[in-house]
Amino acid sequence: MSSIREVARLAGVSVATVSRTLKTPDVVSPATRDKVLSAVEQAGYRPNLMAVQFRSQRTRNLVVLVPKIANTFYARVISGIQLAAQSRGYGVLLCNTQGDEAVEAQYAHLVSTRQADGVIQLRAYNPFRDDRVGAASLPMVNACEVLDATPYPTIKLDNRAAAREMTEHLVALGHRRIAMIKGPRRSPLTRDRFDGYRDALEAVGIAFDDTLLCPGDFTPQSGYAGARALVERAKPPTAIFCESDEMAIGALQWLKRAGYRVPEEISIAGFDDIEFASYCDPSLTTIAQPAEAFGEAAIEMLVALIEGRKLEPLHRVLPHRLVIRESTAPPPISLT
Amino acid sequence: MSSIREVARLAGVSVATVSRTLKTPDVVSPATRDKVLSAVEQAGYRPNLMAVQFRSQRTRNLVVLVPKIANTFYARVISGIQLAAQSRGYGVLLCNTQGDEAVEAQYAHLVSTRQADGVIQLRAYNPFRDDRVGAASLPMVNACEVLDATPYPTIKLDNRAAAREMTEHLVALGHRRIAMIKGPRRSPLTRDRFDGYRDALEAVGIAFDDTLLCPGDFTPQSGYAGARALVERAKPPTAIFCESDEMAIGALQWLKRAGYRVPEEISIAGFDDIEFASYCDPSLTTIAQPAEAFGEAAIEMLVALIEGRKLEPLHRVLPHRLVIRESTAPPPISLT
DNA sequence: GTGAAAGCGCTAACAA
DNA sequence: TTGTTAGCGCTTTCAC
Repeated sequence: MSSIREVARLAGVSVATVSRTLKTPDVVSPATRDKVLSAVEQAGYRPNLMAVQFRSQRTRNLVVLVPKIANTFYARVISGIQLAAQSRGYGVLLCNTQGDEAVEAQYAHLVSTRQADGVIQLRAYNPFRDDRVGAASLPMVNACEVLDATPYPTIKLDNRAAAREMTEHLVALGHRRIAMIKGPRRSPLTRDRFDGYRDALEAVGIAFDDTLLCPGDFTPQSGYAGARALVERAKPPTAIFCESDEMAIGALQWLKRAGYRVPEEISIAGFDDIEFASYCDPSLTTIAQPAEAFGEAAIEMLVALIEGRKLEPLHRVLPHRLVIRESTAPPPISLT
Repeated sequence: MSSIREVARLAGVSVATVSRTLKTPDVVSPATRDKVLSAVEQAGYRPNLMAVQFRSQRTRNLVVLVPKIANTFYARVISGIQLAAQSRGYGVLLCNTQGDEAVEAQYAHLVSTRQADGVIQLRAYNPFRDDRVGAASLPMVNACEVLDATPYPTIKLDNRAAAREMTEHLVALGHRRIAMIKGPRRSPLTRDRFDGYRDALEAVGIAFDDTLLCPGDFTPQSGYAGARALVERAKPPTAIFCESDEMAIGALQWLKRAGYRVPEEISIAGFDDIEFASYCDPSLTTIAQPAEAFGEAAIEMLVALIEGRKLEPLHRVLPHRLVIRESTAPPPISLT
């Protein structure tokens, strides 16, 4: 591992000239440039970026805090992030946090310890909460699931409007007993989607029935258990709106195991439009989110923050789209 | 962002004492230690790890090259990696490469530029191939999909034996026309699994029929297209063995769309045992791999390499397990 | 256009 | 036990 000094010796120039040749080639004479470049080649020189970053106090690395890296929705967001970061000359450090706040704080420290220039947080939690440095003094952007009141820039979906649309779709099909399998209690996503569901019911005068509510945690397992619980109610639903596709797929699985026909006997709706949503049977009616655009927007805003440019607007809302597939249909005639 | 100097000033000691208090607290007097620690607290001091790493020439960061982060199999490997790395005091930098060799080389450079201490490569490719530094001089471990002849340590499954077992399972059910949807042509995984499939057929004297072979790329889309192509053959198969669960799920989807009953009319088998394998309908017969153990073993070997300990053995093989679920059954009687 | 030299924040050898 | 000091590899003035 040869150093810049070795290259300088080989080329018969000073280390400053080597550095200049590499950083600002147009400022050295062509003859020197050639000498230096062939010395670089000969020595197999690779600059020690630890030293470069240390010296320039910039790493050009960005940290991304991902709750669940295996989730195909997040995978698409990440893909958007990587593309956008790369085109701006930044590297991406992916951190799989499983929503563990200690892990998030630890990785966020990559920024406070200057191993990275900024953070993209995909969950509604401030990983710098216990840090001594003042809020919002460290470059961070909060996307997808965002904090309610935060000094950090945010990018989100209008979850309330999206859930309202999905519920309206079910109502339009003729459903009156529409259940909801919710996400984690503390998630703003859950609250907003639930609010949208209620909005839609209220708008058409369907009385809210809390026996049609079921807790979940966005996993297929919780959808599986939730479907069973809902169907065993005294007055079971004719449609189940799950706050995530993974839960919807779990619910679908239980219903089919239990001998129910979907959507003839009961409709299922999801949220996210993950890849398997179109590969399950029946394919899933869901809400599509512009996942890659989340990533692109997050990077754009974070880089602006890091490079000291003004951010306008500070909070962005991205568009959603209702995707109607096979899992939703009118309720059985006997039940309308 | 206060520096060690600021803390030293506040505590009325030298910077060396501050450094000692933080690194080797037992070597400073309790009184000084208290003074320093409260100064650290007061200043909100966080050591500049860029400087620490630069100075000590060690980052305690490890790079993991992941072909597809959204794949739940890799997600489990990563989970094993993270746990094992954390317990040894190393951080993990996840890199989603999509199998792009340029991207892999770029991230591998985090090591040759000393931003990380070692690499775990989950694909059969040497990201240092074009590097000037000699092969195997940089700490790297190759796991899951491994290079054939390589100076780097490897950890893999006995893919050939696993595929043979799966094929034997299908043969035992009575199948004679067993198709295979293969993975990417260049992957050693594909070659080994195909060899195992042939081994099993040969062992029971079933003539090999290359019209029962179909190319794929591990995605659901290629499984979907592959199932259609195979069923439209002059002599269609009674069972399809897919080299990945994602392809099996795609195949399942096409068959159901086309009105085939699985497994009554045609059996489907996968490979990997991803999460959705037990959530699709019918649930998928597949080969389970000890994903977390791959991660654990990779870290153990990489850390040994970095810390200059001897590695024994250099190449490890982890155990697989045939998981029989609902998607495989005897062929229709008319066809036996 | 090029070189000499300072210094980024920290650790570790050596001295006191 | 603590302080002084050199120096990790590089970039960037400031002279020349």
